[in-house]
Amino acid sequence: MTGSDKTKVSVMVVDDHPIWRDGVARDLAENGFDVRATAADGAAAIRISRAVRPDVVLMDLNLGETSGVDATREITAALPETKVLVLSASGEHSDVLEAVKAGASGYLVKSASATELVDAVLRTAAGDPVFTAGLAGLVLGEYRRMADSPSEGPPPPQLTERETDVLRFVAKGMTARQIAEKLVLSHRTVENHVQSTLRKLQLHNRVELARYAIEHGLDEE
Amino acid sequence: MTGSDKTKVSVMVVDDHPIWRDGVARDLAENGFDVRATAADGAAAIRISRAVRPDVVLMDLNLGETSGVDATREITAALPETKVLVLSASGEHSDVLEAVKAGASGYLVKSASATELVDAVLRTAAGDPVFTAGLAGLVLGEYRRMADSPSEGPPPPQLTERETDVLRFVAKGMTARQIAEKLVLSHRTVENHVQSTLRKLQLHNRVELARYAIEHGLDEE
DNA sequence: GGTCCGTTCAGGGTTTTTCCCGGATCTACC
DNA sequence: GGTAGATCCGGGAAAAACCCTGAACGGACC
Repeated sequence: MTGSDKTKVSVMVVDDHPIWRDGVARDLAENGFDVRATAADGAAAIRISRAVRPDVVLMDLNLGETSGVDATREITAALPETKVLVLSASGEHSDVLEAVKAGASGYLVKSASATELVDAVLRTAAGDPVFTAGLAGLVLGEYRRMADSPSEGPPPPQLTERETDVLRFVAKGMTARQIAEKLVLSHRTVENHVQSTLRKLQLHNRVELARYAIEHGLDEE
Repeated sequence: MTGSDKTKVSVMVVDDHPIWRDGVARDLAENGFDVRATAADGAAAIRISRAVRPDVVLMDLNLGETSGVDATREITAALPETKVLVLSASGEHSDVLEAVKAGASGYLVKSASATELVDAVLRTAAGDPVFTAGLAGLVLGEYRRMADSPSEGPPPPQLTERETDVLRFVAKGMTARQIAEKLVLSHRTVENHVQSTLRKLQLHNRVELARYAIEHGLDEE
């Protein structure tokens, strides 16, 4: 622990919901934590954390602009002394693994009680990895799976902007020609984007693409 | 206002996230509200609200078992004096309309600030409908649209058992041949079931079928 | 300059889907 | 017995999707 105060563990709360954010912040303050800062989005979280260097960052995953995962990656890279404890509404396995890969020291679902939260922050500050029931095993299992294959792992399937555009329309049920018209393209180009997206995501058809898009929120807006 | 206290507006908070629930409850208590009760799920909300008869129920939509919409319906039916103010993370149009149809007096997205929340609860208790920016117009527009068409609605297109079976697999991204093998059928038969399903639901391809299945929960299990 | 990558287009192939049709049971209901 | 619907099978044909390939352009980076 490298808190700049004597006894208190310093904390920063990142969440885009003001009510939640302030509620958690006050909760922690009343339980003896030094709440140094709060932030509403990933960009602010990155910026402010560099300045205040908290012991623990409580990070919501579901932010608006910069994702909580990105912010987690940036923060843990810049501040190795700072631990990031993810607080997310979803217990989605992929979310957990993403967060851990980005450097999170723990993952708590929001259904946790106030006392569980306090306990989790303390343990995180102490260097203990904290995971809500069932998730610890998941991460362990994934770790073992990775350890078996020497230097592998699902490479971050990042789609290009155009591929994301096309994917959104595919998920709506449009054909290549319809999408081509919408984006002012040749339908062959659209088909090519679909192809490379299928390859990158290791999927096999448009229905699976649609499910992927829906599960990852690409489908909204 | 029919609060049984003199000056205070009585409130009940329903949310499955303990931290959020307690945070909001304390917030309201500190702002002069009489927080009579809290509940973690729809069933408890219905039961407890009958006993405490709060002026306003702050209802989260995204509960576990009984949905917030169902709870809203039950509560407004049983307690006409009680107003339900929905507090939801999503600003999804369909969610708003569902909630209003179930009897909600207002709809606030969770990105609202603490002061907005306090103000909204007060106005709800006073009988004012409260909606976050943009949603008021939506409800009005929908109301007008309904008033135009006397007593209509999309007739529930009922699929046969076999069609539902096939649809489930289609929604998983399987091809006709794969489904045929699974169900021990000819792939032509599977294609025929897909065809008749497309006709009945007035859809045009498998992606739209998948979306339909997901939205109607056919996709689970 | 050279290389990489994103974006665009297209040829040429196979497979799958989409759409129309007819025919065969079986069951249920009038 | 007739009729209707659910279930099964199939033919045929056009469209779309899937898969691989090559190629051209511009921007970024070394």
